[in-house]
Amino acid sequence: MARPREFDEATVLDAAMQCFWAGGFEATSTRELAERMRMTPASIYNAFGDKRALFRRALDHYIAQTLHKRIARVEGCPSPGAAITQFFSDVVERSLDDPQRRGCLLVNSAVEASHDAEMREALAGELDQYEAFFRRILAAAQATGEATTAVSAEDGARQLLATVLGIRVLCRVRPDRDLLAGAANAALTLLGLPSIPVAGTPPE
Amino acid sequence: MARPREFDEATVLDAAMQCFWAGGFEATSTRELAERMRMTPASIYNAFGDKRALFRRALDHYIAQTLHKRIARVEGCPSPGAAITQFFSDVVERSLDDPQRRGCLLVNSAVEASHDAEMREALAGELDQYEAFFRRILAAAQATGEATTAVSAEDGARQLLATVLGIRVLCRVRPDRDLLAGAANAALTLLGLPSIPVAGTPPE
DNA sequence: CGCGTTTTAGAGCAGACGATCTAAAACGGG
DNA sequence: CCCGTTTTAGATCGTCTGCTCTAAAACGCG
Repeated sequence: MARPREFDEATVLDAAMQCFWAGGFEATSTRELAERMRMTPASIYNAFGDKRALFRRALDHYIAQTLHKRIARVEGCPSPGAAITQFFSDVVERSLDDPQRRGCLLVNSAVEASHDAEMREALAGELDQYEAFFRRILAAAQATGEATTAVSAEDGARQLLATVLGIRVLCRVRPDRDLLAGAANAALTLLGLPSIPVAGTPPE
Repeated sequence: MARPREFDEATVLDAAMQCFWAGGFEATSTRELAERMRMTPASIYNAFGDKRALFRRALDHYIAQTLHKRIARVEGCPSPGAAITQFFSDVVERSLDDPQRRGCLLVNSAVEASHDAEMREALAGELDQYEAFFRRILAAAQATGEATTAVSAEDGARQLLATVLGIRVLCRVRPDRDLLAGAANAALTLLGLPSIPVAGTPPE
């Protein structure tokens, strides 16, 4: 009944995500976004509202695309302990593979955009999901005897969460395998779980 | 031989640090800085060069003022193990005490300013010092039998570093004592070190 | 084929940005 | 007591910011 849109939403959201991921919210201009999304400013504002709303959509896109898929991927591991190890291996490889050292958009946003109450709640909710994932899978690993019960699944999960976030901070300034894998492996070893490879090329 | 400066450098650097700490580099304008530093733009540019150089000076000020002093403070603890625990207790209290949830300027800068090569090297050097501190004190705690030797002092230190950074990310969006102290305590417990208090008011 | 509706394109809005300019002001040395 | 030097103050530079405006374009419906 009206003129149809010329853009694919997932495609332009992906482009916007790339911009925000590489540059952060403040440092990314609407002109940069327009160019990378291959849309005019008017179309962007018509479709998404304003820059902040676009950012939220791009962040949601990132979370669904990157985080949720990574969690889903390791759920299929043979044992819960192996899943935790695989998760960290994934994070370390991802951190080292990116020549731009963009880290994790969720972490970057948590640091940059936490003054925005609405954004902060969305980020907190996502971190909650992360924590719940670790808690569930760590409890399972404790039940099978893979993981130590020296700490509760609750605190162990919080520790794993902090470690992932810390690795994602470190990789932005010191993308060094020994450093990132060492941090992950100390946590894994102390929990009684298998380590991720350190020397030579990544597994795969 | 010339007109003397009307400002005290430490004072205005402190004001600049507060601005950047609360808002980040990009989101802090030179007008904001001028107002908080009680200087005119011309004086700021005459004294510090440009906004970026001022930021570096403010970051150095933060590191000397906050980080180095915190490390120095715990060096006087009765045992190396107690020093590690005290350090984490300090970080958690600091994180929860700030109603603005500004986190750590070093972490914030690592995430926001890592695209600037010169800044990145400065940040990496500072993180190195952090890691070295943890390595040294953890090795000492292992030597006294306080800490486990299940992981090397190198990897254990990397793990502690990642945990601190992770806590500093978490406190920006979820300043919750159970979460932050839980993450710290799991790491401490698994290393064989004393925990930090969780329930009720802080020790002190 | 108009008609109503939505999306395009591209110019352009007011304001904020980082940075600088011109002078006046405030010193110490000769 | 003027001179050389540095720091002040305040206006202002050109540019970029997020965002919006006016039209033209592209559809489905009657």
